[in-house]
Amino acid sequence: MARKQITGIGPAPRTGADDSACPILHVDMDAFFASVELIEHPELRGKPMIVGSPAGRGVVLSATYEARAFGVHSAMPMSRARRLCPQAAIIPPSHGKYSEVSKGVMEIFHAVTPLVEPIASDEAFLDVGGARRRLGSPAEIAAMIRSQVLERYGITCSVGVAGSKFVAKLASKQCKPNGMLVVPADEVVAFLHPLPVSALWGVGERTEQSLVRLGIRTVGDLARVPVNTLQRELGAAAGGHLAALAWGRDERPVSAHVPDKSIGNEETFATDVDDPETIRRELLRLSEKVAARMRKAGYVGRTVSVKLRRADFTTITRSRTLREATDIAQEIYATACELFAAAGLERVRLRLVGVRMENLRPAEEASRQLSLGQRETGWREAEQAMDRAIRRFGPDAVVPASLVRGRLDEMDEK
DNA sequence: TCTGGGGTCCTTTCACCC
DNA sequence: TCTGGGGTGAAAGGACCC
Repeated sequence: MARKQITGIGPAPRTGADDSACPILHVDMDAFFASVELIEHPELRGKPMIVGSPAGRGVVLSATYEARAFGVHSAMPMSRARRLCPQAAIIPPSHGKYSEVSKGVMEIFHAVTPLVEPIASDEAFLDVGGARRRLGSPAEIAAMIRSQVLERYGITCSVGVAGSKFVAKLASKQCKPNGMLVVPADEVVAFLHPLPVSALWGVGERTEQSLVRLGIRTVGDLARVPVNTLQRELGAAAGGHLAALAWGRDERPVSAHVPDKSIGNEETFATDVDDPETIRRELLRLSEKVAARMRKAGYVGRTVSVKLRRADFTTITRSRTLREATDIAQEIYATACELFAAAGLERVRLRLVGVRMENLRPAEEASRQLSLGQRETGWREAEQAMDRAIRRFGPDAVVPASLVRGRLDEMDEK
């Protein structure tokens, strides 16, 4: 999904350009979640439609281009979207469906090249340099991918073709929806410089404000500013990074295997909560979820991080690094409770809590260490048994007692 | 206008060690 | 014994991405 709203007019799309030095493709599905919903709701084609939770505190996950014409865009509060476009149909999200289509689309990519780097469920980078002899030029491969996705799922995508990831990504954005744009190597600077700075990866609202204060509005303006000035204003890393991007320099390769750095879950309550018992029950539920995901992905983690968002939207995080890495919910939960208590927010109204594990590494390494004679609590076996039961009988098969209490309360309320 | 949920990365601050 | 500085890792916050 294109999240950033980029204003400004780029060069006209070109498709017949020289793609000989452009092995990188960025494929981006158009209004992905909304497009997937249209498969099941063909009667909504050509009409404004929004994917997002119809009740409560939610934001727009995706919207058809007919709804976007009213100013609706993803990440916008649903309440505002409904005001802007009251006639839009609202479809609650079904993430299972999207990941299924996403998997199929990624299969199409993998049939082209093993060098596929997914960056979200609806977009990926492909390095097609090695597929030329077999499948044709990068532009021909891009056209083939677009027609295969359309044929198989009836949804359109846009493809940027360039010599680097960053330019390919900007190109796909420029040719949306349902387009393709090749940016030849010798036209990169001419392509980039008229774009607004906000088009660059890493320039959000805050950075844009800082740049505008310096009189920098376009990528061309940025390119003419000395690197050390940018580094002084934005920090060493961001300043250096943007200076390179402004001249189209981006050496990052497409890498198919990027290991996860953290795994977490968070939840916004329907209404703010100031009861510590409810918060702790939520921490347990989130710890269970995170631990199960870690075991499924084969990770253990050393750092437990808790996120607490107050009713006024200010957010604090607290974290602790454990002596041993773990994938056991009970250990994560115990630490999360200590962090929550230490934060001193036990009587404060909270709208969100989250649990995240960081410092991840493969679980085999940890089990090797454990076999050298360290503690084993028995919780791992219990939770692995839970995993098996859940795989066999479904997600409600096994639930910790305190969560059952919570569910009974919920049932009483209904 | 009132802000989800999944993440990554960077900066600053602080404690600790040498 | 006291002090300072560099290196390092942890913690916290925040910007940013989709």
